[in-house]
Amino acid sequence: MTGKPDDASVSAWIALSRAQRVAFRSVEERLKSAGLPPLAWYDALWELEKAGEQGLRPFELERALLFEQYNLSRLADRLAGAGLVERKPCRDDARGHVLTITSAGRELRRRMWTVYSEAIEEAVGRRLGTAEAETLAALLRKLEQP
Amino acid sequence: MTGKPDDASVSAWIALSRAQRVAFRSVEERLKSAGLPPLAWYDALWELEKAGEQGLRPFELERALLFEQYNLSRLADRLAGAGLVERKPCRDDARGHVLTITSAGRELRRRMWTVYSEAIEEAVGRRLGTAEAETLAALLRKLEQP
DNA sequence: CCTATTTTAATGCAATTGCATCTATATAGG
DNA sequence: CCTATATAGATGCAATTGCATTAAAATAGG
Repeated sequence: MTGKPDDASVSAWIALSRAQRVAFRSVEERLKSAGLPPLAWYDALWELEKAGEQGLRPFELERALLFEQYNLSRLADRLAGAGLVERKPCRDDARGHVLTITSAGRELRRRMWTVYSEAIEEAVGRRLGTAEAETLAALLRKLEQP
Repeated sequence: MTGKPDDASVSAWIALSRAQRVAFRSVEERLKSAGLPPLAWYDALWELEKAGEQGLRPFELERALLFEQYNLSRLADRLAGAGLVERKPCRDDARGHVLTITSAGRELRRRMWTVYSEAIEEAVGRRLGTAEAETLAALLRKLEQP
């Protein structure tokens, strides 16, 4: 049995919910009003760009992004459909395949970053000093741990 | 022009995204596996319970919960359909109505809280000390500000 | 080797969300 | 009072998400 949370935990929970909603909404709005696809596309493209030529297996990307399996499967469909990602057969494992970013994908990611980075500055940078942002990041990472 | 975010802001942004996903997923899972409705229902019921007999206008609830207008409209449909909430005509303003919680709604909220509160303890309380949780809440609240 | 289990990925279908729009009432400005 | 604009709320339709299941290949255990 886990027990009841104290008030500070509940406050943090509520603040997490609200802050995330406000911040994400503002970032998504900026992307959309720049005619760009949603955040999830960026995240996937960026992981694939970092992975380089050898790409990533869908299940790896799924874990990196904390996506549900079926959501990743469909996101990959859309990205491939838009020519941003390639699905190559995987010789080690005939069940799966490997995803790699195309040059169109890299190009779009780069364009998205110009908007996305400004949106992060607006949503976070403008509101917190460097030390505060670092503290926040460290505390949030504790919530991800086992 | 807003400028580029520093590394600390980007780290905080990423950590916010991941922490929120992990924490919410775990809480939603607990509710579901206890056969209870999703978080959003709880939040709405709780706001209405706090509002008491006079209830809240949909637009007030929408702002309190940071919901989109159409999402709130449909959530209210579902809550009313489940008998948890009542829609009464509003005499001050014939366009709208007032939402109040029913006793079934209060009862469900109470049952949800037993699960929800344990889930918060598991997602937050167990991972942060009181002082840390307070710091986190304070920093997150800064992200909500104008 | 053979079967049982696990892992990888896709998909049909229902529920929810997002978008755009619509109706009705309220308020402001002349 | 009358028109123009703003606000409250609902809704049709498309896109996305969630759920459950499926198929196929890989791995484990006898």
